Amino acid sequence: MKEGPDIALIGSLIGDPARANMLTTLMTGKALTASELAAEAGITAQTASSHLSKLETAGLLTQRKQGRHRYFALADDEVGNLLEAMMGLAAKRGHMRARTGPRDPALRKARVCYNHLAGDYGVRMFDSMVTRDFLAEDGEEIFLTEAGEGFVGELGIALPDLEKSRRPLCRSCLDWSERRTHLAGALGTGLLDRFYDLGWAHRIEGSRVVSFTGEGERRFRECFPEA
Amino acid sequence: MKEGPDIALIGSLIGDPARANMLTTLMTGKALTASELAAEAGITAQTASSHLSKLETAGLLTQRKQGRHRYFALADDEVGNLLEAMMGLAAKRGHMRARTGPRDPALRKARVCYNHLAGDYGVRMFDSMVTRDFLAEDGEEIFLTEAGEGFVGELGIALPDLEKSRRPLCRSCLDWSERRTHLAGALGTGLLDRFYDLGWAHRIEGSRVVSFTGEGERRFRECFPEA
DNA sequence: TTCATACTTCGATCATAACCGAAGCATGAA
DNA sequence: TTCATGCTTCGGTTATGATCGAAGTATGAA
Repeated sequence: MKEGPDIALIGSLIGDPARANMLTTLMTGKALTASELAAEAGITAQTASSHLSKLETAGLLTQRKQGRHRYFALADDEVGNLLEAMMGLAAKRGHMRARTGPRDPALRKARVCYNHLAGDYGVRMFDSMVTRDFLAEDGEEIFLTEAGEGFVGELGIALPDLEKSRRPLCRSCLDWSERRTHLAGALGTGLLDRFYDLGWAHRIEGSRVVSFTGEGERRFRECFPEA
Repeated sequence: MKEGPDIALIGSLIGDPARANMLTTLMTGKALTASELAAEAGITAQTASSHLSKLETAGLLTQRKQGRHRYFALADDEVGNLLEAMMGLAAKRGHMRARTGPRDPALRKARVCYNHLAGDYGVRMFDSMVTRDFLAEDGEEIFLTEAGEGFVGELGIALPDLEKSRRPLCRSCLDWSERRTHLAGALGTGLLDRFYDLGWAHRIEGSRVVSFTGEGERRFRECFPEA
């Protein structure tokens, strides 16, 4: 009777809270062991094992054996993008999870969105680059202008390397905390990586929070002034 | 313990087969009554009523009362886009629904993807326009070239009207049957609408199939030659 | 070998929610 | 008013699957 792809399968996989927690945790981009994911989701190892095997069978996760550990990660960017899209829709409709923990303010300030910068700082960077005509918008599409090429070059980004990848250079991503656009794509990832290299910021272990140093914060504000 | 948008809620809503069927049916873009959706999903009116109220409460559907009928439609483009993204991922992973009905070949040839043309014809149109430099690709981003502006103008598309809308003019959409890209966005919708106006094609009632007339097919092939 | 750790499989329990029959409530027609 | 239609609410049944304890398998360390 029904034709077409089975979205109910994908939906029900993401629809279980324990699995949704695991997937959200993996949005950090880091591969994690089965036990770590179990702890994160608040379930026992047995239950987690069952969930993880379902997610892997369905092709949402990949698994890498290393000694007696099994590391799990999102299968590819497309899975990450889908999760982002669902977060965007959920946030817009006001479907937030009940308990907002103590990490929440830091998370709203600056966090990783799979592999690029999100939160207040992510939006600020994007706005600043648009205001100074380094980025141009056309609906949902975003391009790096010539001036922008010079700008990221001075920051120490090797554009040719980024353009080699099959990923689009610039992509817009809806920020769930700010409800505004920030920069994703290869350039978004490249910029965040560059901030790490410059020592401006580092990741807080076990969370999506990106913590800026005092000096890093100063340089970041200098580099991306508000309008 | 957990922060952020509740993707599990959205996932579980889409994760029920009956609801997924209803949502997929509404991808045609047409508003349907509760009874029609119940029949489509193969459930009784009572059960459908419960599902529909959940989907409406969550903000995935909108409802319009008209006499004693209640018409349901997808809440907005963002919901449609999410469903498309899930179909793309499901198709790529090989998660297809069991029974492929008799309408399947027609569906693969030409169908509506929420509001634009998909299937073999959708992909062909896209490829043809890229080959002749009417459309330019940059990763996932797509732009209409100057030559392209002339081309769609000759077809009778009023570009300024399309650009007035808040939707992006060109957007890429992954075709689940062809596993290749076709054209979405305001221009994608505009082109399909123009084909209806020109009498080249019409929708088959109660399905996503787009049926071309003999003459329409000839004109379409003329307009979008293969490489 | 022996033991410890990381993970999976099995089996049983239990909560959730999908489902339908029956009854109720609107809306429109006669 | 009376009746028919479209849809919702209520109540009870049933199936699904999330969960964990216990036992089993693989890997590495002593």
